[in-house]
Amino acid sequence: MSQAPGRLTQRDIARLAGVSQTTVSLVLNNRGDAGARIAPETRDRVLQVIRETGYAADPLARRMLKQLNQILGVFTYEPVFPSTSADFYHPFLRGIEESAERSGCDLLLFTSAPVRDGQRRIFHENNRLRVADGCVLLGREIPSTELSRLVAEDYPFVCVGRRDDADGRPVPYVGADYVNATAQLVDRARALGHRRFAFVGPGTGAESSADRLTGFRRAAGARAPFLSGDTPDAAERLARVLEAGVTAVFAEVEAEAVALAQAAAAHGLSIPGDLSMVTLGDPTIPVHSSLDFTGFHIPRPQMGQQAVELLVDVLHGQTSVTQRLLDCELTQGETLGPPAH
Amino acid sequence: MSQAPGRLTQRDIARLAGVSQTTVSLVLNNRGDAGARIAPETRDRVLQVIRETGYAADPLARRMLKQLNQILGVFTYEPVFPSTSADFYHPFLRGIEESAERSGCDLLLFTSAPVRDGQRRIFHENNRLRVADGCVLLGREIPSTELSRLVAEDYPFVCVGRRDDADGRPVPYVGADYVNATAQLVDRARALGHRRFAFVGPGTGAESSADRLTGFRRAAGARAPFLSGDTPDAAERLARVLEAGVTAVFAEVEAEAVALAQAAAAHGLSIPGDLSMVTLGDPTIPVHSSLDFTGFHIPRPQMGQQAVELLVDVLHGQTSVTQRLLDCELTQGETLGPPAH
DNA sequence: TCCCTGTAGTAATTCGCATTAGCAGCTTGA
DNA sequence: TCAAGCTGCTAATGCGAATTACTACAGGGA
Repeated sequence: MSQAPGRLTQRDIARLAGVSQTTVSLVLNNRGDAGARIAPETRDRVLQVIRETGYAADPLARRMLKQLNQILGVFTYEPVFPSTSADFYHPFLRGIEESAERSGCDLLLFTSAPVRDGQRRIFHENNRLRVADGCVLLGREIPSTELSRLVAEDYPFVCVGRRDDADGRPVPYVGADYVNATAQLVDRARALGHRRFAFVGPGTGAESSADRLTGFRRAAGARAPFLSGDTPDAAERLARVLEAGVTAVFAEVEAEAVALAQAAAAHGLSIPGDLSMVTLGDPTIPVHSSLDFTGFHIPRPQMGQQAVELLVDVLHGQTSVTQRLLDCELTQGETLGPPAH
Repeated sequence: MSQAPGRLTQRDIARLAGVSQTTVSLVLNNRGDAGARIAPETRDRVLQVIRETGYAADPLARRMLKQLNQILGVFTYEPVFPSTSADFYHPFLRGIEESAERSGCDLLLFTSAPVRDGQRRIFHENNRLRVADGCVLLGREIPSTELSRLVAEDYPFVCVGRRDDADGRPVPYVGADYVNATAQLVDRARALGHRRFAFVGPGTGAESSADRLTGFRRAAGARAPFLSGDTPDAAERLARVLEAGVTAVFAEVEAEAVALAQAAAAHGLSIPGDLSMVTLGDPTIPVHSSLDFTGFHIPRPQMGQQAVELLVDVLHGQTSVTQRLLDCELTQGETLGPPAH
């Protein structure tokens, strides 16, 4: 009923070396300094036995006393590997894995979280959050109820992507500065001579969407047209854009931009000759288009990497700054040019 | 320095509910049956407190007594997420994740394993293998020393891909039947009229390579030409193939087939008109070629999936069959045709 | 001789949880 | 009337390793 028969414990090692379990532990942890001293010959004898038997300390028992287990949790709101979501999660995970490897941590994917209402939930009757020392959270949208609870429980975690405060308390994150990147693109368009801009996309809901709209509004003015996704179809949207005298369109998702571009082509309009078009971030789902869109590049691997670094710092109590925004790199592309008029 | 302040224990719950820690444990585990009885009102009071506080048992402490922790380890010999190895690992991981989710297990990626001699090693001074209940091993080649030790320690694990015995003891695996798939392709070529076949590729080292050669030899005969990868260049290999009167070439890796095909084209030979060519498995690195190769398809996701299922069965002591071979599906392609003359 | 300081190690305790044994208080049967 | 049985709960123990507190002994100075 117990563990595999071959499983060794410190007591076994102690017996074989003719010392106490305490001594084995001291040798293993190299505590020559702290109050306890071990004679070199005793030490060698113990090490010898350990080498012969291939003993390795049980990390679980270890964690019961220390608080760190060198395990970082990774929570995603959808499965990671299926190719549908792979394009979204993968770049983040690349950075996360690299960073975890560097800091000698293992990664625990919370695949066991049950799905409710089409989403995984962190908190469920048998959540295993505490197996990990802390956790990195990935997802376009993260329910604030879950964030509140994590914050309230003082559970160490870091979100990938900016998050609003939860219950008035700051949420740790490593995000991308969509506000600034979007504003810069508007400024660039303005420098080219554009005067009327439109924003197309959700603009609300997830923080990432809201931030883009915020940046747009900041640079384009509070009254610049904003067409949320619920506007009927692309042709309809295009009509409304043109009607408002807009010469540069800022689309949150590339698919949206592609749809609009097609509608424009159908109208005999060229891009960027007759209408400039800018996308606000890399495509997360592959889109078939020959257009090389002007926009910006989200530093996903760096976000993942720094999220882990931040988490490790937090775990070691080495930082008080728990929110970081990374710059997005603007991409040249060929869909933004001077306006026609 | 101690645990996160917000961390609750059964003792806390007990204090809040005015009962003993034992009672809390009994309620949590629904042990109304076994000797101990809990009055419904006590039970409800405890459950109420648990609900209010959101208490969740520490799975590690739990595992010290039971033997399972619902954590499955995943060991890969290279990082998982970088795109270089992603194409190889990804399909397996898709199946692994799916299966883990179904059985309510979390996945622990052993990213902390230090690299020695250009490879990760399972066993190192501070390996955390035992955090997981068992482990799935991925890798083209797995050092037999490591396998031997896993077997010797009675550590529950399953390899993805067939493995030779380690120290005369069988290694648990879920593999693909390369022997049979390769032999079938040779038979198919023979049915089309081919009589002389050649095998191009390592054919040794990893079990997957050896199996392909075994299948080839079984169907093509022990004396059919075998050109290992160390033969100089593609043109040279092609020359030797033609010299031997070979009409159908079986290439272990697609890149190899592409190189040969180019050499053949340079010689003015058409495929499959003048020379038939078969690849033995899906490309693991993207190859640029317009050829739609005849060959077989490795059921990678199913392999990952069944590896997890097998591991779970093993952990529950529910199986004695620890080796499974899955069939490969032959692909039609257009590089295998009747021989020329 | 007695006290003090070091040295080299061990016994005991701890972590959070599950389990076993057992203890009160009450009812029942003969 | 008293052992026997039932009920509802708790004290005690153990898992494996880390840590604290302590002991046994040697050597040195007063």
